[in-house]
Amino acid sequence: MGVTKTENFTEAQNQLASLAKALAHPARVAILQYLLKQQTCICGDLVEVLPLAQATVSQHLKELKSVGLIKGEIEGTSVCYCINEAVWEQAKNTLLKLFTLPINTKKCC
Amino acid sequence: MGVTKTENFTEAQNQLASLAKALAHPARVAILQYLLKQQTCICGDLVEVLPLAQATVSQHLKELKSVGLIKGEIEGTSVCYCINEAVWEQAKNTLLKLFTLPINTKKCC
DNA sequence: TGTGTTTATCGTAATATTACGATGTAGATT
DNA sequence: AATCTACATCGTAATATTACGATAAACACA
Repeated sequence: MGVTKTENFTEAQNQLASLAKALAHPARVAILQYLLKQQTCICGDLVEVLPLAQATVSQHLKELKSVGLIKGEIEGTSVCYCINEAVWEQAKNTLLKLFTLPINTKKCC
Repeated sequence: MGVTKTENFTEAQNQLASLAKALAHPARVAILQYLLKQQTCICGDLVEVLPLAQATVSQHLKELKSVGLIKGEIEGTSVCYCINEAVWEQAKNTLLKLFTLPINTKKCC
């Protein structure tokens, strides 16, 4: 079916999954890394940096924007994209919460 | 096209993306949380815990296994799945590395 | 006003993912 | 051996993702 049964999982599980989904493409990882590194951040740069067409980059930006990890402000003709620091911190904590859960020692393996 | 141009991104970017992809479904998040919490870990439990058919659960387990986050050992008739702690730690560090990158203060937004 | 520049959106093709019933397989049990 | 149990795999349908050319929209500038 290709449709995730979100309604049968917890809010937290769905949230973590959609955050992970946003990171689940190398282009989006690259975009985030670039935005973290750069001081100015204009979309045009990204099209030059990434091995993808302009339309595709725009699509990836849209996805990152929809989960809130980045925000874009119109700056004359171009758009200034940057990390949304609040959401970024929140995302970090969400992931950390999963990875710092205690691992019970298993009886079997 | 639906096919990711992995060859144009760095090894690290692709690795992070495929790790994230493994986490990008609430069922897989739920599986990991369950495995972290449980001391014994038999697949049959998961089918009862998750709101999904056995075939679907098996499919999700396969994906988690393929990125190495979990490992399964045959234990008589059933299979003992558990977190692969080494890979788990590595995954944690991979993600942390992204999220602890310094955020440059932006000139624009 | 007309023309370029920059980014978003549309349309669409190729491929991937999600889900499940049916079936296969392997060890356990009678 | 026949059967049960537990899990994997196959086949398939529905839907989502990825990518890009074409086009639209918004602003800048001559």
